[in-house]
Amino acid sequence: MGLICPSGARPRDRILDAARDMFRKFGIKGCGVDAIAEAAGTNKMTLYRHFGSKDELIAECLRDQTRVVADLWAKMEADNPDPLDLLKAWVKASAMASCDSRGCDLANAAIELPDEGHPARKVVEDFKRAQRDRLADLCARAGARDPEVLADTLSLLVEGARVSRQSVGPEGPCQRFSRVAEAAIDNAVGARETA
Amino acid sequence: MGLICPSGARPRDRILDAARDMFRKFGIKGCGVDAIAEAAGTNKMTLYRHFGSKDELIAECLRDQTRVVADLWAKMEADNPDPLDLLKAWVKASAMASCDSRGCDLANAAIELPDEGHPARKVVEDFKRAQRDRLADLCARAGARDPEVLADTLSLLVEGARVSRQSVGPEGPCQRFSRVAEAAIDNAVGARETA
DNA sequence: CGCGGGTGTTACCGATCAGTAACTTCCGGA
DNA sequence: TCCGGAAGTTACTGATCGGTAACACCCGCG
Repeated sequence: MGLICPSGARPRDRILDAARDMFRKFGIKGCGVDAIAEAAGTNKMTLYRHFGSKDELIAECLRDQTRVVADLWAKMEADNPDPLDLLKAWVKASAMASCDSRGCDLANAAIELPDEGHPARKVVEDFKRAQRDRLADLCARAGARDPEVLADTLSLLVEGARVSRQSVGPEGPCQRFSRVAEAAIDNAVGARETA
Repeated sequence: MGLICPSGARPRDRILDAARDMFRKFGIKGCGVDAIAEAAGTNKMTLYRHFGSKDELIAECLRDQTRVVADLWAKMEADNPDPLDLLKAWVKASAMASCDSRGCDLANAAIELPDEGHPARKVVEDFKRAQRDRLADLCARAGARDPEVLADTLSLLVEGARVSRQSVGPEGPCQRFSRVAEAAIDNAVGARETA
């Protein structure tokens, strides 16, 4: 039928790509390993030889996604030497990512896999924690009055925008994410001398 | 084994309660109708006689949840005649709900059921839209300078708090939801004369 | 040339899935 | 008392699930 991906060279990479796509389209619990293997242009055996189980494949998929985000950060940092510029570039990038109809793969996985012992849960928690700390550090360098509070505010806003996009659609509250986030930044940074 | 619920009288209500509990514990896709019926102290046939399918059971579960929220609103409105008090009471209630380890059932369902045609999706979208409009109306009555923006801000924050609680845990950004939300309200309402 | 590792293929396992049929049992109301 | 509807019970369907065994294949490297 419709095999998606002859792109990547190695089967392992194709499986990872196909799994990411299908998890987004149908949800993690919504697609079986057989369908993933077929979409990757390979078979179930090869999938199980590279990843020991579906749960491990899920975890590895998310780890792969964290690498994508890390690369995006590196690129943004290279393009924006000024911390405040970088912070606003992050807002812009997050707004674009929130236009995506399926939000954050990591957060979605946490919702879809309630079992705290699932290998994917640790990946999600570590990533989200690191992301928030990185944001707090950036807020501090950008001169925010209370960087911790600003970082949490922005974290909540972006997380909310992504989930709101999925439940209400693009016309809902998420369309004002950029505006609200930038206002929060301006408010926190502009008031740095008044404290 | 462990049947959960001899509480409600009618089987229909017991099934609804059991389904809600199990969906929260294991995720919607994570539990089968047989297990739900057993947890409700009944059987699969009775379940299928009341709800035509699992998908319809899911949708009815969420409809039931919207009624719970509506009751909560009615109670809060009765207790808080002043709009600004009501708005802050809503923040308080939302903060407590965000302590819940599994967030908002409606939003979770939207994430777990990517198929736009699923009967549950309409329930979620209608509810979230109505919730935002109600909030915007309340913000206007509370004297916010820009009620639409404040309503969207609060919507994003509460949605973000609930999903963040699930991915990072209770020590993450969600612990500052109350503080940030109240600051947003004070900022929007306090500045109503300056515009 | 031959060898070995990565890959493909097929068939299978037991479990579970959503959903249905046929029959019995119980209870309340007339 | 009897009747009817709601509920319980058992057994079943066909599909799909995650995961595995056995074997054929192909290609690069020595």
